[in-house]
Amino acid sequence: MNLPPLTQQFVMHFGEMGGRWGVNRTVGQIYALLFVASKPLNADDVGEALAFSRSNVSMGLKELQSWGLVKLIHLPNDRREYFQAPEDVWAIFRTLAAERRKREIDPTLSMLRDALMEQPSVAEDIHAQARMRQMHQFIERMTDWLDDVQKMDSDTLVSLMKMGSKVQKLLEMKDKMKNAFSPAQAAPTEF
Amino acid sequence: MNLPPLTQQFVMHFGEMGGRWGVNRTVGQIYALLFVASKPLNADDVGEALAFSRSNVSMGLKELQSWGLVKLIHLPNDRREYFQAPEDVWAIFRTLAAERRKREIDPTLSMLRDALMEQPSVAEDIHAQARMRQMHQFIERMTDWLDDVQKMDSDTLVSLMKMGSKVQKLLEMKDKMKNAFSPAQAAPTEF
DNA sequence: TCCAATTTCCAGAAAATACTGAAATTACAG
DNA sequence: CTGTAATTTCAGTATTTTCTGGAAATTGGA
Repeated sequence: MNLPPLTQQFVMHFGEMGGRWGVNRTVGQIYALLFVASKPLNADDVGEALAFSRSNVSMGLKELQSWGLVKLIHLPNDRREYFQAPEDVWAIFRTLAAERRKREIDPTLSMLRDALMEQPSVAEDIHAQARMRQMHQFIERMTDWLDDVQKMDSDTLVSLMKMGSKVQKLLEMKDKMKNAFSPAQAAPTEF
Repeated sequence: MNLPPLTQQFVMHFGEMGGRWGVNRTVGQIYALLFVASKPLNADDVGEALAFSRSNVSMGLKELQSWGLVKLIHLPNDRREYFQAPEDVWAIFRTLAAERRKREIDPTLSMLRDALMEQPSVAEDIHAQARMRQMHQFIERMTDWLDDVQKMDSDTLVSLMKMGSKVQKLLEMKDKMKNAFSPAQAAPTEF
């Protein structure tokens, strides 16, 4: 491997972190390389740059494609496949969030749904099912909200994030206005 | 292992998912068991329920403690340590979010900061550093926002989540009001 | 259709991770 | 203190995962 220093640092770090992010070292490094590359790379480029076997690169790229984290590109007069990481970090984040949800949350949600359909037969299971209901409710609320957020465009999200906890103020303001029009029902915040 | 059916289902699922969540099967199962248990369990209870060696249970519980996912409890007239998963699913989520951030994001943020301090020496590295700057900016904005959100209480968050994408409407409303008072500067949403 | 370039699959080697039992350490009651 | 119960550590073993090289399959062009 013979990469310029900053790139090398970055690639190595992603390799080490890969494990914590649910991919192996190879996949982490390949993604890092593509992310900082100024032009699309083919599998041989990647293999040479990182000193991985050709097949390992192939597997890694396939995995990255399954995550939707790399674009496949064809250059004119070149049969080989070139790969590129999407540029927009917001878009990357959305992809990542969606994919992690699919892999880490959805199966659990489905298992919980099944478990909640059943009739507990032992005292212990009655309590267990109640706990599962709590978890299910929470996750469902969370994912519904994520669905909503996914629909917003990046600018709106940036605004929201810039506001940070000031959202709270905005909520209070909204409540006041609502009450100004119908002061009778001083209800909690809810649409 | 001899658990009632629903509990068993739940425990097994968490074991399988453990890998995807950055813990091993043992840890996933132990947590699941504690989560649905109606009373605190000691290490022997856990080991017996899941058919793990005593030392394996010890390691698993230690790991769960390092995640802040279990409480250590002492019962009167019993020297043994009992463990319990906190009940409030919101609190659990916060703990999880904070811990994952510490493990998955913070190290990268720190690496990026270092890389941005350096002077790129090759053309390739100039581009690479620019990409790292994009990533750094994004992550920093994200984590700052998370800091803010962590400060909010669960009720406020629930309100926000119930609103979902209607927040967008609220933002637009705020803009209108702002412009009503100072129509000259029809600025983008920003505090 | 055939050829050559390219990619994917697969079996086994290498590496990393998880798990166990025994020994060591700690905590505590008497 | 002493003895015992409880917990943790650790070295070795088992299991799982990753990685490689070669073989097979696929693809695009002649």
